[in-house]
Amino acid sequence: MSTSSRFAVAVHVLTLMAWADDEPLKSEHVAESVNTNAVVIRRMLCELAESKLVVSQSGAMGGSKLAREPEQITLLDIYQAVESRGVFSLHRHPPNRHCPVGVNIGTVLNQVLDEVDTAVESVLANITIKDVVSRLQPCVSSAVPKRKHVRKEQVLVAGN
Amino acid sequence: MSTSSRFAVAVHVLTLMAWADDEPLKSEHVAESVNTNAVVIRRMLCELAESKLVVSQSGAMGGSKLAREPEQITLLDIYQAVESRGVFSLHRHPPNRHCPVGVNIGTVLNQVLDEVDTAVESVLANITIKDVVSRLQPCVSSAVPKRKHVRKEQVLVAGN
DNA sequence: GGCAACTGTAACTATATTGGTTACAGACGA
DNA sequence: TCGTCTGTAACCAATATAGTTACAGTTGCC
Repeated sequence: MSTSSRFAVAVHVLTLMAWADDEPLKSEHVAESVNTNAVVIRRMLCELAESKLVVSQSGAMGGSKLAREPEQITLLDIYQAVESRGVFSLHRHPPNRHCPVGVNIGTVLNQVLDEVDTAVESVLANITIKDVVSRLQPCVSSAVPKRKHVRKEQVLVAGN
Repeated sequence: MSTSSRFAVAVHVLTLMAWADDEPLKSEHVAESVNTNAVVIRRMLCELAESKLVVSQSGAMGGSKLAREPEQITLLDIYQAVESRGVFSLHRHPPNRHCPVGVNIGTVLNQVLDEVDTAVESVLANITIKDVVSRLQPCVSSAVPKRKHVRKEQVLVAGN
C-alpha cells in the first residue's frame, strides 16, 4: 500500500530528538542516523514545525528540537503532520453513474475507509514518543525485526 | 498515504458480481462500471482468482463470478488479495546501525506497524461483500430493483 | 470445422509520488 | 564579518499504478 516511508522517518527523527534530551540536533546529524540526505530531513522538519511538533533555529549553533515533552507527542500527531491521505484511496476516476453499483459504491466505501482510518488513529493516539524511547531501551540485541507480514523489500538488512 | 485505488476497485468488482447474482460478468462490462480499461480489470481478476475469490471462464459466453457466497467473502480477503504491503512502510534504506536510535528503531516501528495492521485487519474482517451490497440498497431505492436474475444490461448501462 | 466472443498476458507508455542532489539566500553566534 | 546553520527552489531518479494496444489461447455455437 504505502510506498512512502515518511511516517517511519518522522518517528525516527522525533525519537532522536527525545533521545538527545533538549539539545538541538543539526539536520546533517539526523540525516546520518536516518541514512538519507540532509535536505530530505530539513523538508520534513519544516512540516513537523508547521504542526508545532519541533522548533528549529537557523544560524551557527542552530538545529531542531522537540517543541513539547516526549510524552505529549503521540504518533497520531506525527501521522497527521506528515501523511496527507487516509489509509486507502477511492477510485482514480469516478465510477459510472448510470450503474446502480457504480453510483453508490463510493458512499459505502467512504464509510468503510472512515472505519479503517478511525481504527488506525486510535492505535497511534495511544503511543507517545516517550513510549517509543522506552521501548527502544531494552533493545540491546540487534535482533532481526519480525513482522506479521513479511515484506521482502523492507527487511532491515544489516549492513550500512 | 496510499496512492493506489486497487482495494476500492476490487471491492467494487466483487460487489458487482454479488449484485449480478451468479451470472458471469464480462471484463468489458465491469470496466464500464468502474470507468477504466478492461485489461486493468482482467489483471485484477487474475489476482482475485489466485486468491480463490472469483472464478473466470474463457471463451464465448465466458466471464467471471464469485467463487463463494457474498457473505463468505470479507473485505480482509480482498485486501490481502490485492494489496501486498502493510499500511506503512519502513525506511527506504536501513538506518545507521552505529546510532543507538537507528540500530533499534526498526524493531520498535515494526511493533507499532503490526498493531496498526492488526487494527485495520480486524475492521476489514468484520465486513463482508454481502454487507456492502446491503449498505448499497438504501442508496438505490429509486434505481433498478435487485432481482433474482438481473440481466447484465440492466446492471451495467453503457455510456456515462 | 470455422467463426465469433471471451480471457490471459506481454509490452509498452503515461502519470504521480517520493526521495536524492545541488545550489543558494538568509539567519545567527562568536 | 565570517563560518555555520536552516529554508527552499529546481531538478533528476526510482518506483508503483494505471491505461493502451496487440495477440495467443479457450470456448460455445452454427
